[in-house]
Amino acid sequence: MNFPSLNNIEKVNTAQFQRDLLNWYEEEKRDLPWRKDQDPYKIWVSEIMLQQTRVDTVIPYFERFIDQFPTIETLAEAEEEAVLKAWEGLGYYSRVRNLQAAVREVHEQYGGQVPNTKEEISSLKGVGPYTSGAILSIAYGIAEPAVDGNVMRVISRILSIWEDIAKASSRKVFEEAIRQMISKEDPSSFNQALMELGALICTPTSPSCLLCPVREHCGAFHEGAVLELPVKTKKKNMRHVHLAAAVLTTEKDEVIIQKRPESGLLANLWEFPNTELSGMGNPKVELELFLKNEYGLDVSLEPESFAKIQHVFSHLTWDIDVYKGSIPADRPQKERSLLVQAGEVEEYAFSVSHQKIWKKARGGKK
DNA sequence: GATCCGTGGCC
DNA sequence: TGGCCAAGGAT
Repeated sequence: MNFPSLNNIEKVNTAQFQRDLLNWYEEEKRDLPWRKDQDPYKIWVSEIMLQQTRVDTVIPYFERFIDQFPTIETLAEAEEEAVLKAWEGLGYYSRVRNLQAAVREVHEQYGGQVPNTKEEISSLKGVGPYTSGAILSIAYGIAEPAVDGNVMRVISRILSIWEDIAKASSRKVFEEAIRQMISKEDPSSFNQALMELGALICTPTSPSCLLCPVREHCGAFHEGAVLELPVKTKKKNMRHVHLAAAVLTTEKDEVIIQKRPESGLLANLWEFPNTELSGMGNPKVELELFLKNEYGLDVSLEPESFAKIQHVFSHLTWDIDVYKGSIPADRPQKERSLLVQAGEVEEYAFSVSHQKIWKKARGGKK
């Protein structure tokens, strides 16, 4: 393949670029928990957690997750409920369900050893082109590109590449650049150094070019185009959904919770009974109708909602009116729902929006 | 290729 | 305060 956008790559002194980058990394790299050893499993877990998620957010989750599931075998044999609870609040929950499915495959098909070929590792659920390259290079020292958002930003500036990094097709341009630039002696440090540089120096809006160890190699710096790069088109048609939710309590202080469908948004997480509103009727009436139809409950909800919660996702917004109601203790069972003691609600994995609901329900009641 | 899939921090 | 952003992958 020919890559016209890489016309500047021959201007870079690759050996010197590698030295400048790796020397800086050796000096400045952060002391992160997944850098304590090269255990492929831990590298893998960290890479999944770090997808679209900040390092500072990931650190405590990683520590707890590895404490609880220290090996392939422990995660393979864990209950999904426990795994989701460990991931609660991190978002993109399909990541951890795919991770556990993939770990189980490694446990059963690979004797518990994370595979070290591109083909095998890429076949695992949740392992795409970035993550496969990251594990191969960081855990196994194999010279494969690991092109994430940081790398595209850094390399677009170094090589003055004006491809739109929002397009999936652009990634291969940067992978080819990395194949030509990567250190064959230390691909692990090389890939991590590019990401570290992107996180600490070559940041999106206010890069610290005067502190940059590879400034002299940077096309955008010499052209005064640092703030123009990378090119990244943005699109975001935010959808709004109006919901009504019910916190239903028995005289024994039990509460109804239900488990979300096994695919789609917040799959398999727990939540309070709720329904999407038409936008035309009365929320309370629509919610009572839902509870009658789905739970067989004749609930008289409190007349006014006790909380209105807005929750913003990456691609949609929930506006939730939350009502309280009392129910008899002997209500009939419904599929994927439970009646649990109020004191045990927090043992279940909830999305943040429904954690907000619970917090408000208890805060205002006690 | 476009859309879906979470969350919290930042300015 | 609200839009933008962060170590992507699946469909």
